Amino acid sequence: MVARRRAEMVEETRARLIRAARTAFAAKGYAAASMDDLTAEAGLTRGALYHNFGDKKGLLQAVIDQIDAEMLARMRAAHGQADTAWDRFLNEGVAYIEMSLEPEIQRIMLLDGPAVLGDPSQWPNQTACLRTTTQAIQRLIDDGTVKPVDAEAAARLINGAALNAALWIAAADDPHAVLEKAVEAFRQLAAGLLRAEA
Amino acid sequence: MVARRRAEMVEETRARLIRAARTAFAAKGYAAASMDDLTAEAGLTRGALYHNFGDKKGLLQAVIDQIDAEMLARMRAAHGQADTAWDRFLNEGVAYIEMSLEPEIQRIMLLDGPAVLGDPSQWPNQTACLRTTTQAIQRLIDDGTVKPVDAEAAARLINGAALNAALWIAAADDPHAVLEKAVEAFRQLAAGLLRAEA
DNA sequence: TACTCGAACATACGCTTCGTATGTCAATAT
DNA sequence: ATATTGACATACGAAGCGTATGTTCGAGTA
Repeated sequence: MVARRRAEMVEETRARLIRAARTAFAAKGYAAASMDDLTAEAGLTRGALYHNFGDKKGLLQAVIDQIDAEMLARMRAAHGQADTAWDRFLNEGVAYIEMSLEPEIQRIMLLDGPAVLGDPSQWPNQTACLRTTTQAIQRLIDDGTVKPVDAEAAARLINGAALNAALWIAAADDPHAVLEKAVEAFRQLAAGLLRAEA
Repeated sequence: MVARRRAEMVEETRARLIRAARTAFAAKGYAAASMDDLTAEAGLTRGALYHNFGDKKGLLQAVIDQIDAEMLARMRAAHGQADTAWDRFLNEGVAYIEMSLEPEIQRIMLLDGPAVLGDPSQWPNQTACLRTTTQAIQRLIDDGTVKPVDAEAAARLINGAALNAALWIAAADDPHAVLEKAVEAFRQLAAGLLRAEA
């Protein structure tokens, strides 16, 4: 335990701050989360925070980067067992909707993130999952499955639809029932991109 | 000018506060807008604010209600000259996208509103334009134009798609060109709801 | 090994801002 | 005419953010 590398200790403090921030931001929201409480929860003070992340927004950015990476991994894992490329694409969308049901992702990624840092497409990380969706659509266009629309535009619309679905579901009295309806509508809507009808 | 009714004066102070809040919230964002500055701009003090609106969130709510009413009126006006009910529906969506390009609507309705007050569907006003979209889809389902999906689910997805399109466009270098692409993709996507292909 | 230096973090301070508590004035009711 | 209440201003306290200023400890060097 003793005599650890300097870099290791820095990484650990950063990790502890990010972890505390994730729970605090998710529970109280970005604005209501106190930096004093947050850092104390991590066994540190605000000094560590401003040294490592610059300011409160910097910490939020770090939290978002971490969550975004996790979401990307889960989306990758979601489209493994489908037959066609189109089904894999749909599975990604459904996975996104389901992930967005988690309060942590809702609050941080969908509500506070855009409000504090601006449009997600302008974030340094450029939201990996959005990039993934764009690439998937582009491949589907190339192989003739999807109409020749602008891939990024389609990805943006699909993404927004899934996002709003998630917000709707999360606020519903019976999230499970609403989830079914939303997923069904999502499949129908997405079918508008298909070149031919089934 | 003299001896106006009490109620008139109250209405005017409320209107002046809301107007000042609209510009301040749109320019600096909700969090960065100072109540002192805002009320001073309106020729008043914070006393008037807390008396009329309870707190800062109450003022935001009042601002949102006003903007929402305006958006509803503009959506109604947008679908006047189309032939079919479906085209009128599409026009509504396009109108929504175009409205969302305005910084005031972007910042207040799409970014800060949900972050501060939570999911729009839970707002007291229940976002009139969302209700309108739901009703329009329901009518299209009833007359056989649209597949029998859940109307509210479809409205939510369509709304989210349009919303994200607007965010994307507003942040783009060339908003006009991106708008075209987004509208085209929106039409294609929405066509997924149609019962038969054209 | 002793010394220096700088990174990593803690502490202290000032400034801003929100919400409330209190005060004031005018209009209305009796 | 006076009491009362609504509408707003002023005063106050508390909390939070960012920065400026320490303080400690590891790492490089001779």
